[in-house]
Amino acid sequence: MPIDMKDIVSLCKRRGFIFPASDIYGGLNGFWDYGPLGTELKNNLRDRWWKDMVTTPPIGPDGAPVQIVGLDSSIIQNPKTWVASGHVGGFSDPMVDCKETKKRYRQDHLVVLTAEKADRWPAFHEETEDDEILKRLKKLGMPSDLSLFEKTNLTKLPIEDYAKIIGPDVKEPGTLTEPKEFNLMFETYTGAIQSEDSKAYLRPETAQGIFLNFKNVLDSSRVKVPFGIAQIGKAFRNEVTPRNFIFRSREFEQMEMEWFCHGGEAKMWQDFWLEERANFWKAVGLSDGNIIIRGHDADELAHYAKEGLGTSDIEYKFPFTDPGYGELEGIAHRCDFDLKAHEEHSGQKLAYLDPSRDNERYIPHVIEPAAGLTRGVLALICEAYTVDENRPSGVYLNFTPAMAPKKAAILPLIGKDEHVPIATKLYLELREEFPVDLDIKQNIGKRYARQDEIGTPYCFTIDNDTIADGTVTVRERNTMAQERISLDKVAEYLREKMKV
RNA sequence: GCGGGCGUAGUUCAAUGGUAGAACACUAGCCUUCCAAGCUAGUUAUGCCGGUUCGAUCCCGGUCGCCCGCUCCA
Repeated sequence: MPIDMKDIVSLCKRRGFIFPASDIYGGLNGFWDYGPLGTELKNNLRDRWWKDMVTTPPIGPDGAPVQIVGLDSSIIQNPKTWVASGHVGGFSDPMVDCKETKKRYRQDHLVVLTAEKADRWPAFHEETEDDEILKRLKKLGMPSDLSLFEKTNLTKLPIEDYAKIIGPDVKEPGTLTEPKEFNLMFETYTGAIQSEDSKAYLRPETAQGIFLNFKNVLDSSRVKVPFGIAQIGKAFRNEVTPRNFIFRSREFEQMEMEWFCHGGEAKMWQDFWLEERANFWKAVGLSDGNIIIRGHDADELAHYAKEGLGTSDIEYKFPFTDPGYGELEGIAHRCDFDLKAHEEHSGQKLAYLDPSRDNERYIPHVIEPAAGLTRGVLALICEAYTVDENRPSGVYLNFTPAMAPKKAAILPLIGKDEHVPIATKLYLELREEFPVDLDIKQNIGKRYARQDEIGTPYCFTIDNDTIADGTVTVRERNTMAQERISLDKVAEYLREKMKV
């Protein structure tokens, strides 16, 4: 039975994983807030990534651990950053829409045949051949004589003239909308006075902050190429169409690592990181069958990856993409595009002097595993969501113990007996090490059901036997099976399970 | 951005041009020695703005949000 996203969205809200942002004002398209449990879940995924990248990075192909250092750069950088990176300019072209055909044109790609006396001015794509223009003039019942008209680029015409313009694919004038700016970057202003000079941008990717600090890290951290710089943080894109819950939102969180290496070794490192990253997603609980690795076709490559080895995605089969897949992480070969661009625009030397290669001086190539943290959270939730009509809750979240927001619940079997003090003591002890819940109210079945719904893997129940022989019941979420273990072994038991 | 659908409690759903109901959740109490989310009670809703009307949750317009398709997606 296919999972309905509606059920997941409502569970997320009902249990405090994810809320619509500014909910009491009716929400805001493309923004979401993480509730108490969603925050724990996101932090768990984030911390695991940081550990795998920075604290205990993998063993490299040569048998030695690779070197990766962390960074936390500013969300707002000098706006020249985004000129150099290609984000300003590339996607800020004004577009006009045709109200009739719903087609969209770049304003500067259209030329208009203007004439003082005419009240209908046909527009054409700038590359349209003259003989085709003549044909169309005939169809429109206009004199087929180009000398009567002047070719004017649409950008040169005032908006008042648009009423006279006949769009490239229609017969009547007045269907073109006024030009709209189409920039995916959020704009803001630094300082209290707003002007063009103080315009700045919220970063559309965390990567550039890493490139900006390449030299600083190199000069301060005793790293040698090949090495990596890792960063986790918010990024912002004014998506045309935010869709699919938190999958495409306008504010999201990335986990990016830029791996700097010699151009000749780029292929080896891209293969290496692709495998490492796929293993990561499996380790946090995504099943083999729901993950796919897909190479980008040439025509979908980003501007920075046009040359070189291209990009491979790690994709997940979300309920809303099924039977297809949605991107979770891209492992791109960014070549030396970014450092070179920043060298040109900043005038700073960013080449690396490599003593291990006879002091060869070169701009390192970059392999970039760039993952969506918030997309990862969604994948974890979708993967964990399990319908089970044989249990009171009807559904449970099958998180791995390591990812689960709550690792265990401590439940006194009877709420007002001497079970409560023992449970409280255990709770106080366990919470030093793990996020755990103490739940006293209502009968035991309700409490198990509640924990199932938020994906708590273990419940420890204190009963009369605990008083008699110092044992507690462990109830396992997926199987609902119970076993008894010694009260003083509970912490160790949990510690053991967290490793899985 | 376009087209279509939908907005009633925390969630899932009822109903009505004139007092808005239920289930579950939540809170309190009871009961309970392990799935009994059992019993009792209680809190909580017509997205927002405007129009028509004596009266609008219902009809109309706008707006915001969600879903589906297209478009877009550095």
